[in-house]
Amino acid sequence: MVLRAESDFEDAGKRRRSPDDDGYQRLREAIVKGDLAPNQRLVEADMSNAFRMPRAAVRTALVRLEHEGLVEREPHRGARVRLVSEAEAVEILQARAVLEGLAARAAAERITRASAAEVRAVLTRQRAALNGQDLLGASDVNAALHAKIVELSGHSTAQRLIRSLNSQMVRFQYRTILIPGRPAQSLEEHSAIVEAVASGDGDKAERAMRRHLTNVAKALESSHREAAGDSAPRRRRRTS
Amino acid sequence: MVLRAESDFEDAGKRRRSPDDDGYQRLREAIVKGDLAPNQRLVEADMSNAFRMPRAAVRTALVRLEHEGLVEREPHRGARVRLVSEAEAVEILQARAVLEGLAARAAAERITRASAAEVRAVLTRQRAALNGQDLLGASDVNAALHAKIVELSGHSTAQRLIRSLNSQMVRFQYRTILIPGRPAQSLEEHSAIVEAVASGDGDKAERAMRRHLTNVAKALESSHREAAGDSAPRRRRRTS
DNA sequence: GTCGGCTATCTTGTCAACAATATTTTCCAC
DNA sequence: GTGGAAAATATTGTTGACAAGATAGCCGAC
Repeated sequence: MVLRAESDFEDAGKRRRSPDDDGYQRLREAIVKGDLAPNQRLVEADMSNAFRMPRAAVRTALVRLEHEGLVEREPHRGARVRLVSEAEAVEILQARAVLEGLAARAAAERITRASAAEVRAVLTRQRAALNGQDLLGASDVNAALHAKIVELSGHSTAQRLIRSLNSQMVRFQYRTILIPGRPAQSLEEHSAIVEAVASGDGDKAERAMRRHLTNVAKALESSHREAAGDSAPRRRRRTS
Repeated sequence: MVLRAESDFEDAGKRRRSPDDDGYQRLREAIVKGDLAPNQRLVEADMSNAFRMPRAAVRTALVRLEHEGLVEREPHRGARVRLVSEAEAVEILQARAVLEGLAARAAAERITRASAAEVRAVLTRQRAALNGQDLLGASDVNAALHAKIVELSGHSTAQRLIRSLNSQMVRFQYRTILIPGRPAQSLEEHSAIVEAVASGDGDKAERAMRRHLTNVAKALESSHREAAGDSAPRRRRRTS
């Protein structure tokens, strides 16, 4: 388990954090990371001394996480880790498709020589990882590529929404990358996206990004039909 | 001030509410309605006895509102009503454009005879309002139409995101509808959307919706250039 | 007259105890 | 043995007081 402590996607753009807010980050990470199983009850008192933070902090953290869709809270019955169904995962991917499409367009329209080189560099890293059969690394680079494009878009609203959607997808991070042939196709699609963005073609960039994420959604759907009983290990990587 | 207590957009899909959550709704409404001016400080103690709710409830409400982008909270300095710039409003409209485009497509793809009649009915109401020079009423119907389509899409993820985006747009509700010629054009565009949705043409529906909201964004941008000092009365209606 | 530090005040963040509510268990009637 | 009511338990929601941090005003030095 030599994974990066913080993916560059997580904390980017979230400086200036308040004290209890730090607790929120840790709790969130625990859920995203998978330390807290889906449907597990989150008793405030337990969290409080498990994470060594005041109960009030746990409370506010849970409120935020609820709003973010990571936990479910019922009036007098407490909070539990929310399990997102694969139907919902498909919805999330569809939403990501249009939002990242928007971001890709914006990124293309404000591309510079320097930033074009940056995205291309990320793509090169992905190609290298894939050649080296490093699937986990490739998955990381995937995330980095998407994050880079969103960042270059300068579209803070889209960025905020996409980040929120991403955190709900953790359970499905591995599904798609493990499908035979999928990594290669993903590289293909990414390549098209990067070229469109780097060349400043907004229309093409948006189409390429939408096509890519739509394909991911389809791959997820079909993979679900086969591996109904999911017994995949839960670790912390991003889906592409 | 004979406005509906709750627009059908606000609370739809949010049943089963906890006690303090009710307080959240009231506080939120106060901000959206404009009772709390932008940049106004929201001292927890004051809110507490102004709204007759425990301070803890105010606290959680503020946390949620922050996450929703309606208030800003700095570590030890309290919360204040967030002022969204018109640049940000344009971003929000762009995000809405793609998300509602997705919703429109989904709605078209699962349209039925009954639901087609429903959307058409809303459009008829808008036409009537416009003929009667009822701009405020037309604005309401506008919101109802968008809400209806999102509802018919059955896309809960898109619905959630769109609702969140909408709440941040309150300050700009009136800007566009007051531009000469804009209501008529809006009706035109809505008509195209409704026809595409009702006829089950997903592609066309998405394009029409995106075109419409993109135009709203453009209208907002140009209106800003003219009326730089905004002195419009702040009431609670929705932009189209 | 202005700059720097210091105190005074305001507000949020923390805490511990208590009240309210949902869930589980137990016990009795049938 | 099963059904149902009632107590026991567990957990959230509330309250008030206190601590910590931030801002603003004041005072003195230069």
